[in-house]
This record gives sequence, C-alpha cells and structure tokens, in this order.
Amino acid sequence: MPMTTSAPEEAHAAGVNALDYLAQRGYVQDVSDEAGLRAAFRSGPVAAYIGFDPSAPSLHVGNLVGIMMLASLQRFGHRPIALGGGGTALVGDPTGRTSARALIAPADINANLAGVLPQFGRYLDFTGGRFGGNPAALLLNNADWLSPLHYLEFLRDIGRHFSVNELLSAETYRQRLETTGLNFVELNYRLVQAYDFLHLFRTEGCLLQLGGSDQWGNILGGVDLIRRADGGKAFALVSPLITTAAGEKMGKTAGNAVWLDAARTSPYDYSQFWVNTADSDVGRFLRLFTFLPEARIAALTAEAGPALREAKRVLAFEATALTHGAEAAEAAAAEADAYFGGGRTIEASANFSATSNLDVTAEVIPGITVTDLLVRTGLCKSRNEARRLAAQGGLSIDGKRVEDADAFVRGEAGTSVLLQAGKKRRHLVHLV
RNA sequence: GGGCAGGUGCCAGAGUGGUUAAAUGGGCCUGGCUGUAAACCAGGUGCGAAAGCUACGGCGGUUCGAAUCCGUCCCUGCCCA
Repeated sequence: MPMTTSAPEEAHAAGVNALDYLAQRGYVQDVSDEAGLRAAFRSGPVAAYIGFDPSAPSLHVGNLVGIMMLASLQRFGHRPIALGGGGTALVGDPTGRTSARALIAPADINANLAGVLPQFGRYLDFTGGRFGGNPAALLLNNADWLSPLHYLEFLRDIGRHFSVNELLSAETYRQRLETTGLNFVELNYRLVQAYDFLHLFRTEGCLLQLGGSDQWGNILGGVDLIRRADGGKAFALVSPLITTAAGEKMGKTAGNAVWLDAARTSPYDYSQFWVNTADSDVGRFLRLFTFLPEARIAALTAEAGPALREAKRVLAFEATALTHGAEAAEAAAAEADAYFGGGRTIEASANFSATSNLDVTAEVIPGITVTDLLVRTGLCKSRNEARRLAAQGGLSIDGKRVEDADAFVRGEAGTSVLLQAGKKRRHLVHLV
C-alpha cells in the first residue's frame, strides 16, 4: 500500500509549527515554555523523548498517545527518542500509586524490554528520511547509564540540586506521606528520571521530554536539573490523561489491557476495540490515534448518531493499520463485516484467519462437552462459568442458542463448530 | 528498639465463635432495548455434576465448630526513641 501523506507531514509542509499541530490534535495539556518551545521547533530539528516503563512484555494502547506524539514529531522533521526505562524500573515510579510498586526483577525487566523495544518500529523511522529529511529515531535503555552510576557521586552531583522540602511538597509525595507512606527508593525516583533528561540533554542534545500529565512534576524536575547543573534550557510537554466518555482510563476491554503485540491482542480484537469506541469519543480518538487530516475527521464526525459507525470503522482501520499493517486491518474489518453483517453464523466465520482455531483430536470428540470446549478455548475460565453463560442465554453454537452446556459436542471430524459467548466473543473450533 | 492500630474475595470495604462462599458499593459477565455506541432496566459473578473442597497475611494452637479466640512469625501505617 502506497504511503499516503499524513496529517503531520501536510501540516509541516504548510509551515505549521509542530507545537500548534500537537495542540490541535489534542495531545497537549501543558507546556513549560510555550514560546520558547515553539521557537525551538522553528529553528531546526528538536530531539524529544518519552520514557516507557517496561513493566510488561508489550506496549499497550495506554502507551499510544506518547508513541503518536513521537511519531508526529518525526513527521515534522524532529528527532524522537524512545527510552526504555530499564533503569528507572529498578527504582519504581510512585506517581499515582497508593502503595509502593512491587519491584520487578531485573531479568523480567530485560525480557520486557526485549519485547517492547521492537514495537516502536511500526511507528518510528529508525533509518531516517522516510518522511522527507527527518532524522532517524533513537531507541535507548536508561539502564545503560543509570546502572553504572556511583551512589556517592550521584548524591553529590545530582542530589544537591534537589530540595527535599520541594520534593515533599509535590502532590505525589505529599499524598503518599499522608496515607500509606513512602520509602526512600521511591523518594529518589524523581532524581533518577531527572537525571535521564540531563543525560540525554548532554549526550543527544535532547531538549524536550514528553509524557502524560501525571509526569509533569517528574519532567519539570529534569528541566530544573538541566538549568541548575548545566545552565541549559529544556522543555516539558505533557498530554492529558486520555479517558473514555465513561470517564475511565482508556485502553482496556473487559478489564484487560489492549496490547500492541498481535500475539496478546489479535489484530481482529484490536480492531474491534476501536470499533467499539463510544460516539462521543470518535472525533477525539481519530485526532489522537490516526494521522488522518482534520478535514477528513471533521467530515466523518459531522453527523451524530448511527452515521458515526462509519467514523468508527475508519478509526479502527487506521489505528489497526498503524499497529499491525494495512493488510491485517483489512482482514479484521472484512471479518467483522462478515460476522456482524452476516447473521453471526458459522458460514460468516469459517474463512477468516483472525478467528482463533482450536484443533481437537478425533479421539476426544465423542467425549467432550460444550462446557469443556468453552474452557479449552479460553472463552470461559471454568466450567461453572460456562454453565452460567448457558443459563443466562449467552451461549450459542453455530448461531443457535444452547441451554444445556453439558451436552456433548456434536460434529464429524473435518467439520467446524462455532462457539459464541455473548454477542461478540466467539471461537471457531476445527474438529480434526 | 518501644507503644498503638491494621492485614478479608479483582478493588474498596463490612463482618469479631456457628444460620458467612463471607453484607454493601465499584468493576466485570449475560440478557433486554439499540447502531458491534451511550444511557437505562433485569439477572449473574470461588472450584466441583454432586457429595464436597478451597478461601479472610504465614505457621501452630484452643474449640463439637474460627475470617472471628490464643501464641508466634511476616508485612503496613501512626506515635515515641
């Protein structure tokens, strides 16, 4: 598929300042020095970074705002730095937490980083030149410079720039002091993150740290440190916490994170996550999570009501294409259309690879119950749950409602059985 | 190191010897309505076909019987040092 010009590229070509573009798109909640940052963007490529916490083996939708900011900036000719927090994870960010973060084992952190870092390749150009004269993006792990730090030197060189009074009056720390308490490692988190910024300022000329609004205090800590330690000028830009119209933190389905890793959240499920966006969120999400031009978004969302389904389809396609590629996005859309538009039958499900399959060997077919099969496919966590589902009328096989979940599975080897749990979850089982 | 208060299901939070698989709320699931939306209404929400089993920080005890009483250990908060 030919690379169509993206909204940020168009804006860049039209001479729009990157800061204004980010603001128009809804990425900006706060900037430390708006005029200064705008001037920096105007005067040449700016290196900007975001830290990503390697607390899981994959990035998830909650990381997407940050990724999209980096990706947008690169399309403006700036230089994104994706920073894996392999070192900071050893310390643990207390921000927004009611109790101390469980420490992650170094081995897990490394394993997580190994899963997370490659995922940036979908959004960022690590070679350079893909969007015109843009510089190559950079991928770093702060463990590389944090781990070798010597405690006494760190205390003396960095610690002296931080006022304990100031730290303790910060919302994050104050709240914890008043409730569940705070241990010394946590109190140090801000210094360590600030040191990252200073390090990147020194080694990469990085002038800007991006993040979510909860990181405002931490980021300003870095801006201050750069001024105090080096007399340098750096900037902070944070995005708003993206919530759904229901007021919930975005990026979960059924309480589960929506992962960017296809093995954890299939492209079909990923696409469905976006299709199921609430009406009042579509416009905002199109701006945040796609590169579609404003005019297109405005047109898609001009009319309220059922007309927004089209906008949701576009959102799902674009977001899925960004994460999994256009082909996967098309397949996901085609599958959903066939299923939801085709009477939710087995015929409408049979031919799509995005439907997960489970092979059941011939010898078990005669003896396996629907209940067992539901558990084996992961559609239900236990047999009781499967029975409950059936009792509540949520279980269908091949489109027909099933009351007795303990019945045996019928079917010849070589045929398939479509299990449906509720209206949206289903699983195709091939009887082998 | 000392004193005090606590550690309950996904989360918050009741319960202080039996009728408690554990109130209530949130979350989540299912059904209804609908547009694969929101809102709303209804039901459900440990495992097991069942008997029953497992569960209230860990271990050990008291008791016919404990989440509830005792001992001890671990962890958290507050106060004192």
